[in-house]
Parts: sequence; C-alpha cells; structure tokens
Amino acid sequence: MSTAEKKADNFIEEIILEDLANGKHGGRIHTRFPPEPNGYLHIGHAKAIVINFETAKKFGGKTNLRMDDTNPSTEETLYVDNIQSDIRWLGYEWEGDTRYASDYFDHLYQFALRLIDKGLAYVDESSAAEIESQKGDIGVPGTNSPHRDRSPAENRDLFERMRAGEFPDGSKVLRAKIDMAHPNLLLRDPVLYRIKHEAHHRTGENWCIYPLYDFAHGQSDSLEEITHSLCSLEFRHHRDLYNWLIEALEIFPSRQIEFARMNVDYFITSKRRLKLLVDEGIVTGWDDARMSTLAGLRRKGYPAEAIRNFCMDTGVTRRDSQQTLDLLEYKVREVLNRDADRYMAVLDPVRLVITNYPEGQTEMLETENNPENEERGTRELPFSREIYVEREDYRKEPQNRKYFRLAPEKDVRLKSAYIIHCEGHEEDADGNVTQINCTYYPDSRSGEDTSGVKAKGTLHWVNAPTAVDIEVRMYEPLFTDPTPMDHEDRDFMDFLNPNSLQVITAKGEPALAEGKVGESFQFLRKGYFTVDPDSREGKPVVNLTVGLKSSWKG
RNA sequence: AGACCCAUGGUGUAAUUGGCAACACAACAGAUUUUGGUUCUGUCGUUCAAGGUUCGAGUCCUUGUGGGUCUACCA
Repeated sequence: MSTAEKKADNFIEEIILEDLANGKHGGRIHTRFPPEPNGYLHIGHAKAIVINFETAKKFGGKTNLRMDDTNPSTEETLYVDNIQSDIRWLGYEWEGDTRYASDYFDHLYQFALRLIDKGLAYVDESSAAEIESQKGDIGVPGTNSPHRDRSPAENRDLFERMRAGEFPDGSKVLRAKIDMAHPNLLLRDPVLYRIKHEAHHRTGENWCIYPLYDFAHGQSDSLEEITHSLCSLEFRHHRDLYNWLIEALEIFPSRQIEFARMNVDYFITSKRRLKLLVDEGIVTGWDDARMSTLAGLRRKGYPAEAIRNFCMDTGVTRRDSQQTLDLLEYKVREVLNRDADRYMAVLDPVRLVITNYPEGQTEMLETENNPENEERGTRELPFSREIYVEREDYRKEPQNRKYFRLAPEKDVRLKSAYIIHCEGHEEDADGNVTQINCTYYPDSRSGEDTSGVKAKGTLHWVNAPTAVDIEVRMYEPLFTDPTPMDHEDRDFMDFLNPNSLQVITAKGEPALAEGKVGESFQFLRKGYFTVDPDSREGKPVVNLTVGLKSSWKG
C-alpha cells in the first residue's frame, strides 16, 4: 500500500497525511524520542516511544533517539544505557547513533549569538526572584527588566564573558526579548541560558553556561531536521516559544504536535515518586516487579509485544485518559495464551492419596505443552499413588451440582491422568485438612478412557515424590486505589497495598526445576508466571505475571 | 482572573470529514471445553446542556456547564 492510500488512525496521522499530500519536506517523515537521562523509563514513556516509532514506521519514516541532557546537575550516563536497552527490549531500533542535546552545545551557543545580534535576546542580571516578579501573573501583565534595552554589542560582550566563566552561578542569564505582557507567560522574556559551573556527564568542564529546555529541545529538533516533534499535552504552551525561536533563528521548521499522556490504573509514573518507593525500601529496586518501569514490567513477565499492543490500541488523543488495568492484563494474557507452555504447579498443596493405586508404582503420562499451539509438542509427567492438589479445590462437605471440584462423593478428572472418586479426608486437631483420600478408575486414563464415568471438573496436580519446591512471588497492585495521586487530602503513600507481595512455596512438576530466567509459562488453572533472575540452580524463583480469568463464583 | 486544550456506553477509542453511532475491554446470559482458561453467540449508549445553520449535525456556529494545562535559572 502506498502512503497515499493509508488511512489516518488518529489526529497526528491526519496531519502527516496532509503534509504528505502537500509534499511538505519532500514527503519525508522523521520523529524522535527525547528522554532526559535522569531516571528509568516507565509505562508512560512506552506510550511515547510506541507513538513515535510506529508513526514513523507507518509512513516509511525514521525515528531518532536523543538524550535531552542540558542539565548537568541531574543527568547521569548510567541512565543512558538503561534507556537504550529498554527501548530495544520494547522492540525498536532508532536511526543512526544515539543523539545528545549536549552534542549541539556549540550550535546552540551560535544560535544565541544570532539572537543577540538581531536584538532578540539580552543578558539580564536580575535575580531569580526579580525575574519571577517581573513575570506578572496569570491575567496580569509583567514589567520589563531594567536591562532589557542593552545594545546588541553590549549583550554580545556580556554573553561571551558568561561563556568564558567570568561570572558566578546565578549572576546573569540570557533572555529572549519578546513581550512582557504576552498572555502566554512562557513568552514573557523567557530565560534561555543560565550559568552553572558544573561538570556535564558528556562535555565535562567545557561549558559553564547551559541552555534551558526551550532553547535546546526545539533547536535540536531543527538540527536533526525532525519533521514531526511529538510530545505530551503539557508542552502546548511551549509550542508558541518553539515556533517563535524557529522564526527568529530562521532554522528548519520542525512541527510540534502534542498528544495526551497515558495513565494506567494502579500505576504511578512520576519519576520523583518512583524514586521515593525505591529509596524508602518499599520496593526492592527500579526493576521490582510491582514497579511501572519497563524494567519492572519485564521482570514481572509482561511481554514487550503486549505492551506495544496496549499502547497502540489505546489510541492517540488530546484528552487525558485513564486506562484500566483490565485492558493491559488482557493484552498480556492474549500474548501469553498463545506463547506460554503449560505446566502444573500446586500453589497451596495438600496431599492426596489414591488408595487403590498400587504402592511403589510410577507411570509416565503424556500431556500437551500448549493446546493453542500443537507445534509445541508434548512432555511426560510422572504419576503415582501420592500427589498434591490445591487446598482450595477441596470441600469437606458434599457440594451442589454447580460445584465441579473435590468433595466427598465427587468424581473429578486429574488433568492428563485419571478420574478419581473422592472418599473423604483426614484432619488435625484444628480441623485443617491434612490428607484427602480418593480411589481412581483404572480404565479412565486420559486419551483411552473407557470408564464411562463423567467428571465435570478437571484439576491440576503434582506427583508428590518427584515434586520440586518453587519460590513463587505473588503480586497484587502496589496501591489499593487505582489513582493514588488524585487525592488532594491524602498522600499516595497512604494507599500502599500491604499485600502487594506474598511469597509462597509451591510444589511443581520436575520440568520446572530448569526454567530459564525470563521464560514465561502458564501454571494450569492458576495464571502466567515467569522465571525471576533470583533463581539459583535447583532453586527456582518465579513471579506471577497475571492470573487467569475465572468465571467461577465459588 | 487571562490564554490555550478537551467533552461519544461502566472504561478506552471509531465514525468514509455533514448522511442509518462502530470496535475493544469490563459486566451479565448462553454454547463448546480433559485449564470454571481459550474460542463462539447474545444483552447493555442516540454523542455534556441550551439555542442556531441545514433536507439532514457526534461532526459546523453561539452561549453555557464540567474537566485539564500554564506564572522553575527542571525537562
């Protein structure tokens, strides 16, 4: 399909289609993802990444990765590596080398001089507090700085001396000369450069003046000849300045388009607060499986494909959205149902004895690895007189017709094995079930059942003598409220879920002893799980990715 | 208070740009099932309000109402 025949899926693509039709930029589409390397990428960034890369891909364009590193005090090289690997994990490769706004410091400096020479920028020694009060207020015009009308020559001299390091931090700034009465506060002579005698993670001690976001981001877009600069809604007001600078500087006219950020129930996406969770020890790190970071979601077992699908299917709009966890989890199950092999593990084991099965006998039973994908083949399971089943799959009293599990006098199918008849149980002094007793129908073996016995329910089980212990980390959302940040009177920490992590020891079939880190599988009837990096030889550790849906109201 | 942005089922998005409101998730009901999973079927809205333009408005205009953003030498 040629790009001319493509249909717009959202308002950004409509703009692109129009630009393409008008032959703008020779039909070239170039986007960029511009993270600040001062933290880990989270689910919100995933949305921006997907929009930028997928939009460009759809129209045969390219996407740059650019570190927005104009503030030497907050940015670190450590984050650069994590950002790059997270983007690759999500499934995207950017055009050429990773770019850095700091690579353009020389250009930016020249741009500043150009503005000064045109009489569109001036050096101001007003203090931060003075500049703030000059700003005026919403609906109230500001006042001109007393230094606003210096000559270009004087400004140039002062700015060059700023760059040369003659002045201390905070003593002077470079400001654009626009309009102190502008309704958009951002255009009331915004600060373009500040003095910071600080080493930068890439340029070292080369600079003691650093550009601010508004004098770096748009200019970097222009230098890279980005055609469509996609960003989130809160930058709407910056667009006026973005465009003013393009005109004043007479540089490549990138176009900024804003879309709404994506919020997801039970997830927070504030770098500061995410860091707080780590620093306070509420989670084990940035990659804790309860975190909204890509590192956390990956560790929890969320497939990159599911995250991509989620970001794409939730659309691109200009209105704030609050996505449900339901949809994200649906996307995760959708991928895992197709890809994850099935295994049996009992999370809350209770011993079940098949009293008429020969003692000391073990037989091997065949079972399919993935009913959704025959190519995954089969494997063998050991079966004997003593097995483990889920405690919750047993009721002490006989149950009604709608109950398909174990209870006295009930018949139940053991997955890929036999149908058993429940006789009853044994219990301790406190009434806890210590053992379930059953008999089996020898002629009901899976695949060759001639018993004629009908069992409505099928249970998962694990052969007791060969069971392996598995550490299972069961997760719930980190917060008890879907939008913990939306309470004016309460702190988000008030909503921490005390049950967000529960560690249990499960009994698993032998094959589970050798799972590889990051491998996902389904524990039959329970959910999807993935092998955690904390696993050690013979001591598997597994994370709950997402539970299976259940329509049973037991 | 000024400027700007937004408003479609419980939730999130569509609607050939003015022509019978569609899809997904959730929920509920049923069918299939050796996972109470998967799959399949059905049920659940006249588009924030009022006025206007028009043969015809979710779409255009006006006025409201509600929500959001903006006054860092952060990005």
